[in-house]
Amino acid sequence: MKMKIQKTSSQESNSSIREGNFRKPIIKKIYDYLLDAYGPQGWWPLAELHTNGGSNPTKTGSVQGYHPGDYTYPRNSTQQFEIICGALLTQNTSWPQVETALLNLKRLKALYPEGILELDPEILKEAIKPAGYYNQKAGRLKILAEWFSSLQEKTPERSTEIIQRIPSREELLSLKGVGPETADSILLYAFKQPSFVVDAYTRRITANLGLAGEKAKYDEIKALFEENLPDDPVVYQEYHALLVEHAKRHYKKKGAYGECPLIKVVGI
DNA sequence: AACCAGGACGTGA
DNA sequence: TCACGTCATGGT
Repeated sequence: MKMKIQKTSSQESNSSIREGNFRKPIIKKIYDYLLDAYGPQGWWPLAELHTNGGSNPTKTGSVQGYHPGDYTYPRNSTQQFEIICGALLTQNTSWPQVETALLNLKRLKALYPEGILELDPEILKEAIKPAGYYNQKAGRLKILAEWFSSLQEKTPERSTEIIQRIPSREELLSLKGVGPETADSILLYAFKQPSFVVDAYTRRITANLGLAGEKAKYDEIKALFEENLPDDPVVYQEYHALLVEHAKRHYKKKGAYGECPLIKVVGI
């Protein structure tokens, strides 16, 4: 395995940052703007936090389970596992569809590692069907369930105890179906590790603002944020969620990115 | 009625 | 390394 000297993001793509901004990095300015504009987003949503007694089985897109300003989740291993499942299911899929899939699993009382493993493959596929790619995702959910079980075995008290053993990013990436974004989502939201999540929205925004090239690699964009933020998982969690919210509002239509209010914040 | 969603993987240049 | 096809449902 050869090691390449890789350019830091500041050498690479921060030419748009003027000297006048050095006291407060542009990355931090953007965060402050977004937080002020939208407020805490309450990620990662947990289906478990749905309070209406399950009387709503067919309605899609209810989109509950957010907990804005409360960073005490996940509180047990079951919630950790739900986040991990959601991270996989949401790949290239909108959250309301994932929510439906998770609620289906919950209705089957199978939203925990052993439950997923013991589910008949066809039943599992049917349950997660609304989230798309159900053939692939069913198999990959079982892989995650088995992996998480092995992680859980090493935890003394079991069950409701939160998992203490933090997996490495490489360990996560070695699981089939877990790529860079999913691995970082799991680290950040299921294990509260300061690993910044880069998604398609993040790419669009940084590219549009001239903070990163169109063809910037995942790890470059990740480093751009991590090098300019406090090493705080809460900030990482909030920032990623805010970028998603912002993109949903201003980066929906291609070519209309010029109206993004962040352009004034960045000052380009 | 195309196009996109909180991507990842396998393949062949 | 990198571009491209594949996987699939549901909302706009």
